[in-house]
Amino acid sequence: MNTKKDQLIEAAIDLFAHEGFWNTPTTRIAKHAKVGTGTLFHYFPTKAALIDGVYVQLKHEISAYLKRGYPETEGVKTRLAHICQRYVEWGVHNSARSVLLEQIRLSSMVSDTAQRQVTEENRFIFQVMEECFREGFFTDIPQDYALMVMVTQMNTATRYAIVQGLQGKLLTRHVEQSFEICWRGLSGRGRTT
Amino acid sequence: MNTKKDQLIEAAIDLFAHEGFWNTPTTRIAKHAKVGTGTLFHYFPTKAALIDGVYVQLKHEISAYLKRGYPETEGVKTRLAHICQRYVEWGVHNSARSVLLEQIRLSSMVSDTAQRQVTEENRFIFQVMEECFREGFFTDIPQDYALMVMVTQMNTATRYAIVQGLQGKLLTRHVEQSFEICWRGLSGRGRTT
DNA sequence: AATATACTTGACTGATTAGTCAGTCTATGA
DNA sequence: TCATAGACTGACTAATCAGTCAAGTATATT
Repeated sequence: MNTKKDQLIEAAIDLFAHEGFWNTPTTRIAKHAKVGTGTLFHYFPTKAALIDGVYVQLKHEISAYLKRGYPETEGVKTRLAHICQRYVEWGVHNSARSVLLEQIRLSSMVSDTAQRQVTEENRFIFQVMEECFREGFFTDIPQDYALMVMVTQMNTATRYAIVQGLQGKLLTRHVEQSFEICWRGLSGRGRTT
Repeated sequence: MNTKKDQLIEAAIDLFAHEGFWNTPTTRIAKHAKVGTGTLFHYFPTKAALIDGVYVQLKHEISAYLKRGYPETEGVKTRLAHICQRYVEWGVHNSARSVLLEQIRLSSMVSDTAQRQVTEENRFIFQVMEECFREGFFTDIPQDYALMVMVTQMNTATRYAIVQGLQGKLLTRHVEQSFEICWRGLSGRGRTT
């Protein structure tokens, strides 16, 4: 039904990821999507709206990837570790997309509605985080900050894994270690000096 | 002597920080610097070169800020904590600049020579990190990765502080806590389960 | 004073771009 | 069969932009 729209988003991701979105003209996107230029503006009134659409799509892809094989019944730490493991894996297997996502996020091009939509979709992550606090694993730190710390740490883990070309068992081990660093940092209370 | 060049970089930072560098035409930069368009291209052969210059300048400013009051004679942890404290402080007091810096870094517009120049200037940070390993504080983790973790964590601390409007004692406390999270994560060896 | 060198200027250009528009095609349904 | 809606098209346009250039000015050198 909305194939044309999907084609456009897919084409935009493809080109944006390799050229950056300011260097990719709308005409080339339309051509790459095998669609008229007018069609692009039929679905997305401005180029900014298209970028917004791309952002939502990428976030959606990640979200779906995180949820596959999610161990509902396990303890918080196992569930959080699963999320991190899948998050980094996605980034490594879709490195161009994950870089693009970061660029869009930093560009302040994302509309409030898109942001809200994305936040909604990832509510389950907030909930896991909440549990960590309820069960007393994390304390002495604002909850939203703990989440930020976790996310950026996993982004860093992703970048490093990509640069080093980690995969398979080595990648799994790397993420485990990164997760431990984060968990230990957030949960530990004693001085280490 | 190079006042015109400096004016141009300063104007570029000003405009880039508020509009993003893809939305800021060279003519406006020149005008804002009170200089002819030709002068811009006399000092920077392309717009990309100007962005490069901005990047180096910003990194230079941070570097200088980090070095002021640097406690040479103290232990590694104190010195590393000082660097983090100053780093976040700079970001909070120059939020537009620090966002811009992050955008440039992610845009892959930075030339190799500029990157090398910047790395050189920050060698002392690498050295502190090295000491942390030599003295056995950090282990079981690649040294370059430890540095990445530290830097991104401090970026996160900065973003959070800006959003929350932290300053003075509260800001200091926030950075101390963020540093502890990082240090504990990187240095601890025991399981916390 | 004459010459050379480096700096400075802004009008100009060729290329490019986001977005428009006048109209075609396709599907539904009465 | 005809009518209406709206998906779809791509040539076109008005505007913008990076970068050039010919000419001018300031400074240094002989």
